[in-house]
Parts: sequence; structure tokens; C-alpha cells
Amino acid sequence: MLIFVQISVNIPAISGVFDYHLSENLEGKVGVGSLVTVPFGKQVVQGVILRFIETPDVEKTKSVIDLLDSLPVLTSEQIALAEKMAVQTLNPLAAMVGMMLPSGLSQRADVLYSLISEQSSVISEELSQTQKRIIGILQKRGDLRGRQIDTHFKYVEWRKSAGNLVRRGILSSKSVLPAPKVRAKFVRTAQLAVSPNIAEEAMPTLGSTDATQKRRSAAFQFLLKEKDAIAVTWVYAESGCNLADLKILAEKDLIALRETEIWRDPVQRVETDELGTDNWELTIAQESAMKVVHQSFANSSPKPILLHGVTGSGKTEIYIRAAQEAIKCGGQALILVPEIALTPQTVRRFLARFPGQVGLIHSKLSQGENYDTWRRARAGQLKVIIGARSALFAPLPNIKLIVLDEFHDGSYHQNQPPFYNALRAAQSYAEICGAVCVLGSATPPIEYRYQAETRAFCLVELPGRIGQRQLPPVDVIDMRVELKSGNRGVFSRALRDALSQTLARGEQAILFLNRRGTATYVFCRECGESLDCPRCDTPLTQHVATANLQCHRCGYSRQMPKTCPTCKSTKIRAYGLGSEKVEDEVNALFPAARTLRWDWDTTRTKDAHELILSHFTAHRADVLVGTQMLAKGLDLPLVTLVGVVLADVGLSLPDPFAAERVFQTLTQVAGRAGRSARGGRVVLQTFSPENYVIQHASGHDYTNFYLHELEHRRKLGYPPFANLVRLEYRHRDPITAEEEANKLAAEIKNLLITENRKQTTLIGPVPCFFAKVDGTYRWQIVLRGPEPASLLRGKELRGWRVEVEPVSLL
DNA sequence: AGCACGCCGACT
DNA sequence: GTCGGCGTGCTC
Repeated sequence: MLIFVQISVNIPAISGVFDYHLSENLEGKVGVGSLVTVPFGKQVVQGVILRFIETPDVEKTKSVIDLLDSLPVLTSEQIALAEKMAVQTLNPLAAMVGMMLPSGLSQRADVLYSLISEQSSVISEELSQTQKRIIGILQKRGDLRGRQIDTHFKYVEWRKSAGNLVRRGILSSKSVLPAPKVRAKFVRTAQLAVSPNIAEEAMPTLGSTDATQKRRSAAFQFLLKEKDAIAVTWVYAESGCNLADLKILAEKDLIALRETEIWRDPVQRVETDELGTDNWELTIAQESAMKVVHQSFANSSPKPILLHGVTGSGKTEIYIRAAQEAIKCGGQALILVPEIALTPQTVRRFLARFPGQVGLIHSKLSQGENYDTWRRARAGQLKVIIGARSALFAPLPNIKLIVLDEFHDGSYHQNQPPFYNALRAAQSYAEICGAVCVLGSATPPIEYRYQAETRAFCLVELPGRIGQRQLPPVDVIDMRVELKSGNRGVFSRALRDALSQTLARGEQAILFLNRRGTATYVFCRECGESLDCPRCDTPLTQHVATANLQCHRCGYSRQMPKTCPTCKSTKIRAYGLGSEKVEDEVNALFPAARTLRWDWDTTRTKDAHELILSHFTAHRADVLVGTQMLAKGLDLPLVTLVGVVLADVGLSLPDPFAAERVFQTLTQVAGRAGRSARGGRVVLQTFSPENYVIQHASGHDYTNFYLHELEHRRKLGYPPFANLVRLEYRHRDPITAEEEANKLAAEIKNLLITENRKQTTLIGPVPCFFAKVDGTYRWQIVLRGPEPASLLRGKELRGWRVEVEPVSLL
């Protein structure tokens, strides 16, 4: 009797599953979640066993070739999650499974190209430019895989040209499956293998010459003192012996030489000096929050907990205690944070409270570190995993708690294919595992707060800051008045005064502007032309620090021209302000103030986040100028002034979620002020002080913003009163993009009629707001209705990017 | 993703 | 008539 298995093959575009049988030698060795290789068409590919099945879907099954990892790479809960996410997000199952494997382990099949002969004289005639380039690359680099050749061509479709060369006998090609790139790392260790008495007896007889006797006895002495196995390099360093000496001792069975696995651990790089165990007393609100958490742990299928706590209300302490509870129940905890580099303080608190049990997962880990953390999670050695979005997929065996800190944050949404939202996935996963799910934020998304009212979530509120501290008062400054009174500068008089007082008192200030660069557009006063990116048609941003103009969408950069490229006039000027300009202004106005800038430009190098933050928290700077990053849950106790340089940024974008995003950012930034007994204040500059977003944000008034926005959404029929699917098509040719969009729109309109979906509407097709990005033209279609995704399930949407429950329609 | 198959226009 | 472009469908 053959044993059959259902397998998801590692080709991200494939949504289906395939049935195979096991050869005898693999029976009993593989199980649910095993990573194997299988034949697939003419290729050999990786696959994961999803389940065992009685009867296969097809008459003839092929046999699983090989097992790649002796332990399963997915838990059955992860398989269930992958399947659920595939349905929910309309992504292929293989793409979801792919997210869950460490990048170095997961390998995809590829084509290996080789030059057949070096008859370059014959080759030169009538070959296309691309074909000549391919041959040139192969002549220089030797045989290459398709994905290696990809790196040499950015926009050019070279595969067809290569196929042509194969047909003409100039190249050969064959399908290959690379072996996993990561392996466990071992070090050679030595350990005493006899009792101390015997060791003492053996001591004089270790070497035949004085020199060898001296070296070997020194090594032996050292190992006699060390009880545990120790890396041989330590033994060499301590005793001056070498491997040959140790091998001789091992032959005499006096010591044991072993290969011991070591873990590459990013936690070791985190400084752990000031790790106090801050076991504070809980506030009354925190106590009652913990009561709900405890009740949830007692429930086998608990509802998610929406932890709505203002900035500085002590949410992290709740997460920590919930994690302790999870561990006490014999399980593990997943803690997701928006961006781990931005929240070193949260990470440190967890490291202090769970020493040796915390794993860190984020995108900047090396493949080896990632693989080892992943394996320790799988083995149950780690009790707490902290990480960004992708940490949700750590293969913990018994998850009892999933926390999403600042769960309103956009970084939980993967805005590139395969699109998914870790917020949505976390709830599904908690349900599958029966785990407690805690969603914490000072500014919950409208939809979540709405659902909490319908009892889909347990709503827990932390309405006040810890230590009786108040939320900082906010002064709204109307910049139109400033303009009228002749102040055309970056700062209003009020902000300038506040800054100068803060500096005079030796306190710290934050200046927030959600925009990078020096000036946001460059414009010719003679002919009216503005300088746009040739690949994106969006204005270029001036950066004085790097003395160039940059495109923030595609990375294009050029020098600032001396004359207008259109009319040759010299009257080209830069307008609009960014964070660089703000820093310059502070330096000009307050030459004695020490400024730091925290934005994408200053944090590109490794550890730059930590460096800037630690510098600022140690009060080695007075003013921190920054962009979005400032709005991500930092604890900066010495800050008494927060200046919002221009609160309007992003308010006027044609996106139904724009208002909510701006409200969240402003509330979070304002919340950075007054986190210590010194108190604090916020000065918020705006050109639209009457706008409801500005009004409610400046009043720290979530409730009224929520009510206002909810009514707005109800009128327009946006979430939570409908669900959305966004479909985007990109093409280098604008006509093709438009045609494709029209074609799909027509199909969907038909579908709406045939399926009688009266409540579902189609918006578009229209060019996207940023209609051209990196040389491609973008068109989009939005579906709005009760269950718009179900309309598209099972549909082939070749070339389309499909986003279920998008967080932005731009 | 790769690859075969089948349909159409272009050229020996 | 054949070569090769591309669109369509299949891979257990």
C-alpha cells in the first residue's frame, strides 16, 4: 500500500496543491510539515507536506524524492494559517508557505545556462544586443543560473533571447534546484572525559618531549578546571597547545573532542548593561486590564483583546505580564512591533524580564542568525519572539499569546506582493492556536474600535498615563496668521519662543515634519516648469546634505541644474520644506543647540537608529528633528517640547484613509512630550486649524475623531461599512496599462451582473494617484461591497496586483 | 515559474 | 511550406 501526501510546491505563482506518494525509504521519516524535494513537470522543486491523504486526486502520482530537513519546517497550525491566509488575501498558497520558511532554507528551481563553445567569431553575426550581452556575461562569469543573470538586467526581458540561443545551439540550459544556503554552525569543543583522580595520574605521561609534555599538560590542566565542553580555540589560547595535541589526548580517551552546534544569536549584540528588572506596581487601570488578560487565558477560544491605551499608559507592562502568563501555561509568546530598529527600548525590557528566552526576528538579520533563531523557536527553546511583521511566522510549537504593539501602524501591512496584513493574519492565527491575541494602540483603527463596540473584541482601556502624568497641552498655531504678519519662516513665533525656552532650561525638544529633504519641489520662476523625476513624473526633492535632487519614489537622483532645463533661465528656485531644512533652521536660529536628525537619510547605515537614539536619550543633543519614525512609540523622558512643523502633510491626499493616518501620526507624536515629571507641551503648526483631524488630534480626543470619521465613512460607504479590494496593473506602456484595466473592469462588471452582486460596486478603472512610478504606468480598480474578495476567488488575474483590505488607495 | 501546444503572420 | 512570435493551460 502506497502512502500519499498532499504537497505545496515552492513556486510562488502556484496556488494549487499536488499529490505524491512516498518511496519506502521515506516512510516514517517524513511527516506533516516536512520539507522535501519532488519532481514537478521537467523540474525538481522544493515542497512542503501539508497532510497525508487516503486517495490522491490523480491516477498516477510521482514519488517524493528526498527529505531536506529531519524536522518539520511548519507546524500544523502554520499550515492551517497559510491555507486561511491564501483564501483571505487571494494569494497563492505557495506564496504564503514561502513567507514562513527562513530565506536561506527555501530554494526555488532555476535554469542553469552554459556556453557550449567559444566560437566568438561566428557568434557576432546577427545577434541581438541582449543576446550579445548574455554571451558576454557568461564568458566572463562562467555558468550562471537565471536568477544570477537577472541581476545584470534591470528592465530587459532576457529569457526569450536566451531561449533562442539555446535553440541555436550556442547555449545549453538545464533545470537545477540549489541546495539550501544555510546550515547549522558547529565548533569543535573539548571536555574532560575522566575523573580528576585518573587525570592527575595521567598528567606526567602526556608527551614524549619536554615541549609536547608542557603543551599537553597545560591544556589538560585547563580542561580539568573547566567542567563544561569548551571551544578548542579557547583551549589553544589558554595553553598554547594545538589541535594535534588535543587529538592525542582524545585518542587516550582522556578528553572528548566533539562538534558542538552553536547558535548565531542577534540578542548577543544588544547591550544588556542597564537591564533593571522594573517590576513596577500596576495602576488600577492596568490591574483591570490584567484581569481581562487572565480571563482570556482561562478561555479555550478567547476573543482578541483591544487594548486602547493612551501614549505613556503602560501598555508594554501588560504585554510583559501577559507573556509571563503564556509561559506559565507552558506556551510561548509572539510579540510583534512595528519596526524593531525603532523600538530598542521595548526590546530591552523584554530581554531584561525574560533573560535567555527571547528571540529577535527582523529583516536585517543575516541568513544564519535568522535560521538559528528560527530553529530555536521550533525546538521550543525560545519562549518569547519579538519582531516585526514576519516574526508572526516563527514556528513556535505552542503559541499561547500573540501581541501586536501599536497595531494601527502601517508596517504590519506588506505593501508588496504577496500582499497581506499581519494584523489580520495574527487574529486568524490566534484563533487557530486558541491563543490570546492582544492588539494595543493609543489610536486604534476606526474599524477595530467599531468592531469592539459590537463585542467582536474585548475592549480594555487605559485612559490615563502612569504616575498621574497628564497628556501634554497642545497649542495650535495658524500659520496663515503668521504669513499675514510677515513671518515667512519655518517656525512660528510661538514655536521659536517655546524652543528657546526649552533650550534655556536645558531640556530637550523634538521637531516633527513628515517629509524628508530640504525642499520638496524645484520650480522655474520664469517659465513655470517644475523639475520632475523622468521615471515617475513626480517632483524631485532637493537634498542639500548630498547636494542633489532626489526622487523619493524610485531613487533617481541628479544635480541641481544652474539654469532651467526648459527655458535656460537662471531663476530656478527650491520651495517647500523637509526635515533637512528644519534642522538647518534650528542651527541658524540657535547656533548653540546640538541637533540630531532622525529620518530615512540619516539611518541608512547599520545601527544608525540605535546610535542616534542613544545619543539623544543620553542628552548629548538638545533637538531631535525627524520624520514618521518619531511617531513609533519611543520613550524619551527628557523631552518637554514637541513641535509639529507642518501638521497638514498628507491631509489633502485623495485617499479615504488619509485622515485617519494623519490623526494617528499627530496623536503619537504629541504623545512623545511630557513623559516625565517635568511635564511637557506641544506646539502644532498648521494652515488648516479648523480641520477636524487637527482639532481632535490637538485635543487628544480619539473618541470624537472616531465618531466624526465613522460618520464620514458611513456616508461614503467605506470600511467598516464595506470591504475593499484594490487591483493594480503596471506596465511600461501607458496604452497597454489602460487597455488591460478596461478589459478587467468590463469582465468584473459582467461578473457583478451574472453573480447578482447588487451591493458591490466597481470604482474605476482610473490611473493611480501616482500614475507613473519607476518608468511604469499604474492603473487601478477598486471593488467595494460586503465581500468583494469572494468575487475574485479562483479567478486568474495574470499580471494584476491584488490587495484585499488595502490600507491606502494611493 | 517553466514548458508544450497550438494558432497566426513573415520569410526562404 | 517552415520558423518563431505569443496566448493558453498544465504540472501530482
